[in-house]
Amino acid sequence: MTAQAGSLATALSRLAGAAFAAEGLPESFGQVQVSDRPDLAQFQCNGALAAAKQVKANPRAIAEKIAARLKVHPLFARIEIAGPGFINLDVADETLAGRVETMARDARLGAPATGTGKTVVIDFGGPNIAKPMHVGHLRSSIIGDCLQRLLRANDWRVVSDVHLGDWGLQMGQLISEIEAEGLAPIYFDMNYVGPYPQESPVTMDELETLYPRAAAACKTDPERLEAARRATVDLQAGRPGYRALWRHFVQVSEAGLSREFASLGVAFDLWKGESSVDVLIPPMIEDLKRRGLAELSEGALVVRVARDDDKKPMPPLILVKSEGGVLYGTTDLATIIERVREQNPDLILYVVDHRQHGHFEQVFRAAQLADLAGKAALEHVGYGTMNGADGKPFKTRAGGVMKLHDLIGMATAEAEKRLGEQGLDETIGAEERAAIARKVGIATIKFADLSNHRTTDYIFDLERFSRFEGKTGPYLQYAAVRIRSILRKLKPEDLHSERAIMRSPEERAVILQLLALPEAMAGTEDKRAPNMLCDYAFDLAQKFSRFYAEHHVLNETNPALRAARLHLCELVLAVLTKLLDLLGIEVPERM
RNA sequence: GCGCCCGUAGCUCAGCUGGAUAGAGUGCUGCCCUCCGAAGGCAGAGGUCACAGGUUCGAAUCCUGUCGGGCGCGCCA
Repeated sequence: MTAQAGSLATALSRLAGAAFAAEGLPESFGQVQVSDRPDLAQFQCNGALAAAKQVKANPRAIAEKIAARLKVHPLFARIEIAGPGFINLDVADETLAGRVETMARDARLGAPATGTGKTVVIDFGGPNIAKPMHVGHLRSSIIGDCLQRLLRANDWRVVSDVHLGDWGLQMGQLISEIEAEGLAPIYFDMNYVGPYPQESPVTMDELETLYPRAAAACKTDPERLEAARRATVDLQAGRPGYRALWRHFVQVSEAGLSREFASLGVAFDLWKGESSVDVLIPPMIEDLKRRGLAELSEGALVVRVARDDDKKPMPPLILVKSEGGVLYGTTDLATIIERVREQNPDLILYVVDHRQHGHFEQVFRAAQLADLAGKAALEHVGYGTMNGADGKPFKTRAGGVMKLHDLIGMATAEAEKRLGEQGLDETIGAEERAAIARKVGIATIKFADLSNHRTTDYIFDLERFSRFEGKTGPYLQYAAVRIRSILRKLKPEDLHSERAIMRSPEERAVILQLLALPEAMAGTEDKRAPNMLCDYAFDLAQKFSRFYAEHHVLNETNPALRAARLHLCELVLAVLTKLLDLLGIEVPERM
């Protein structure tokens, strides 16, 4: 992991690196990290072991030399060699206090500036028009949203795009279903020249029932599938009645979807979709043909992306199906062209289910062959499947698809119940209670999702996730609310800040954890792994709780100590709130 | 068949650019509210890191193989 300028571990790494260099060894051996044995030291450097291997020397002897060079620096309180050659480091309290002060004064709380001057486009591989948002859409929304928040905090220019599925076969399926059911004949009348009605012939609810019927019909009836394919081609070719109908689908769906996303607290810069690049597709195809990159194969126009050293079969990317329709690989490719043109990104992230890995491999290869991505690195940020308690794809008790809306409702109801049991202040009005329950319910869902590693499949167990004990979103909210409660009670004479005072291991542990924030943020970005941020936040909350259980803040009689502890509370609250914000979780005033 | 991912405490999962006693939550046992919110804190029990080899001073981590599971592999997204 590349540590960031300004962080304590980086500063220590630089010093140690210089010491290695002075011994004629590579600076990189000087990497210092938070100790994995906090009982022995605050920080450790294992470079002497690696260096010894490289130059075939005694690791302990190298460690001694490095330690001797570091000892002259007043920043360290203690340097010891342990075991075969670990260099254990403790930093002077004065240094820690100074670092914490710098952090407290920084509006960005010391967030690493990994993205300064750089642009990233985040593609959420969005939901399909006409299908209700179900729990399967949770991960993309939640993980993608966390990444966009984190990257912004790390000073990237972020452009997020929901990227709706609004241009494929499912559109043709809907159109032909409407035709088959005779719901809106005017859109199918070839003699009609418009204008078409302003009002959508179908509501969102109707679309949601139409689509399953359409999909089922296509599955059992080859003629219906053929009709859907034809309708797709005609839509893409611009048939006016189909376009008009399609615009209605998009409009009513977007209205529904934006409500769903809003209730999750997820926002996008762009509400584009596969259809947005419609006009770019013909010239792109012409260009690829001209350059000999696109060719006919089994009736379809394809880009061959296989390589000689492939260990597995790599099918070509299909640009145009034999009957003339385009696929999402085509729109994905054209979308790269559009994004390069409009945003000039350094990086494009696709936050999409990892089962689509093969698809993105094809698209990325095609983009590389055709040199479409400019300076942008293309990266599929895949995530695992969310299953039900039985380990199979998530279903409601009745066996249907669990809608996101219903899920949020269930989590909120559970939160409401739990808040009541915990004796939430009776004087709080119904409206605020509902708002609190909603924040807690959302926190339950998001933290459960984000604290699992992105790539692993996990079991969505509402019963387990709805509990408030332990490593959960509500625990973190609770920790923050508790600090707020303390700060609400302080008196005016308490308000002045002091330098951090470290009288106890608990206070020192909190401060060391605070100072590790830049590493946590940089590491989470580097691995695109929100679970690292969850772990860090939980550690911080837990260390604070330990401190809080051990020491009084408001009742501390020594004014300097009281002020220092209040100051620590303020900073922990600020960092915790920031972390929860990065996870997309709001902290209620009370709970 | 080929390829990718995974197999860590009763359960759910971290850790995987090799490093000190393998961590957390939950569950179980016990303790802590006449003082800031106990949704909390402290302590304890609980693991041959699937199995077998190999590389290394050192392997949960790297390599090979076996077994078990998930996923993907041309006209859906």
